[in-house]
Amino acid sequence: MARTGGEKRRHALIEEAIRAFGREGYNGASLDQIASAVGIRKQTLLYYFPTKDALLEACLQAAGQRVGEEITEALEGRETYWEKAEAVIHAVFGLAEEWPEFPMFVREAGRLGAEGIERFTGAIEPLRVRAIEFLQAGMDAGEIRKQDPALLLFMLYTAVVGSLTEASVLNAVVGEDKGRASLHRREREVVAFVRSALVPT
Amino acid sequence: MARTGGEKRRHALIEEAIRAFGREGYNGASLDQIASAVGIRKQTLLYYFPTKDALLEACLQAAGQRVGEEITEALEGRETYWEKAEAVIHAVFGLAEEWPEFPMFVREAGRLGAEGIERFTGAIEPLRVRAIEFLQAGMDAGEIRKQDPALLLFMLYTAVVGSLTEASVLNAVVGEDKGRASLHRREREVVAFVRSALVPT
DNA sequence: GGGCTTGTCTACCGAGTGGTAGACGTGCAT
DNA sequence: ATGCACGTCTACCACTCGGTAGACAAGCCC
Repeated sequence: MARTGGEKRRHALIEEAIRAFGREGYNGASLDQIASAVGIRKQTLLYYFPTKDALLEACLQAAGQRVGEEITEALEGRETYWEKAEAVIHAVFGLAEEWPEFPMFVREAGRLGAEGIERFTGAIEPLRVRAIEFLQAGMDAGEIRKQDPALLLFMLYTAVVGSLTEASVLNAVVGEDKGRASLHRREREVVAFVRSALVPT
Repeated sequence: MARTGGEKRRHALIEEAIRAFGREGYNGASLDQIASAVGIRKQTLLYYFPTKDALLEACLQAAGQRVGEEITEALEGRETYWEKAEAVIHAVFGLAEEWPEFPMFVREAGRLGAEGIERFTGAIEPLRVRAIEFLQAGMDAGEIRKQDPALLLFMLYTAVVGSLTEASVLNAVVGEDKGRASLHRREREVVAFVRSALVPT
């Protein structure tokens, strides 16, 4: 009916698809569901993305780009090692607050195998390199405990993503979880946790 | 054809279902697939578990029981704070080594919402209480950095489960991952990470 | 030997999935 | 005015899924 034009539709579909994939998982989400949430029929969605897999790839790329921008922006003007680390964590938590399905989508991307996550990390590759150099420099300067920087980066990733995605576990363990206040408490906890993991002995 | 008897079949089905749910996710795994992997037809599976959901619940309970036994056994005879913590991590990593889909299944359980994970943690409840008391005692004794013990337990959970389930991410970040040697290296890294997170300032 | 429970099967169904074929209308370029 | 690419739709297909109905066979109890 109304021709909303191409690029806007595309963006809306990707955003909704990330929500759906994050909430229901790749297999659990259906094209019908995603399309009608945007107000169009499934066949129109398939006009933009010829297959479900193509839609997923577009989502992965968009997600990578988004998180890349967010982190890059957060890093601007930060000087000390600790300011930088904290800024990144804060940026990711902020993204999760405004877009709760986002971390779940990233985790789902990891579940789908190497091809999937590589599409995502590909858009972040420069950041990854930068992060590893950052950690290595910190170790050389004696500001960070000496260890394998890549594995440390991985541990930091799991700590942040885990504390964002395992909310139901948190609920079962802590007994209370809902709401923004809890998210902020978790952020403080992650920050403290990471800080003490980075500090040299 | 051959009547293999009840309880053994049941166990085999649960074990295979945990594998399938862990690998493909709840939605992605099909009853047909699970049944024929055990050598029977789907309808026979439905004789043991009337619905897919019933099968899932049985898996959750079994998984909880298994991990509970594993940890309880690992804790026997451990005395110091650090021995205990390390023993638990080692036990979980050992379980993951012999049964790679197990951590993935636990994570999937968390994704399915509160009802799911509670079925699982229900079987571990005593251990949870024990762990929190343990952490609290450690803090009181000045052996562990002071903080909210429940949140700390949650952080430990995400660190361990994350480092076991996000293998594809690790691969993308580190560049190499396969094999038993890598799992052991990751275990050492988690142990070091946790240790430094626990140490009081 | 005859019923009864237990286990396994074949056959089938309704719903939902990802994807194809193609009609139709609107606006821009010529 | 006409042609054509773009966007959206209806109709449909092949397939898979979870689940039902019911036949059937083997062991057990009496």
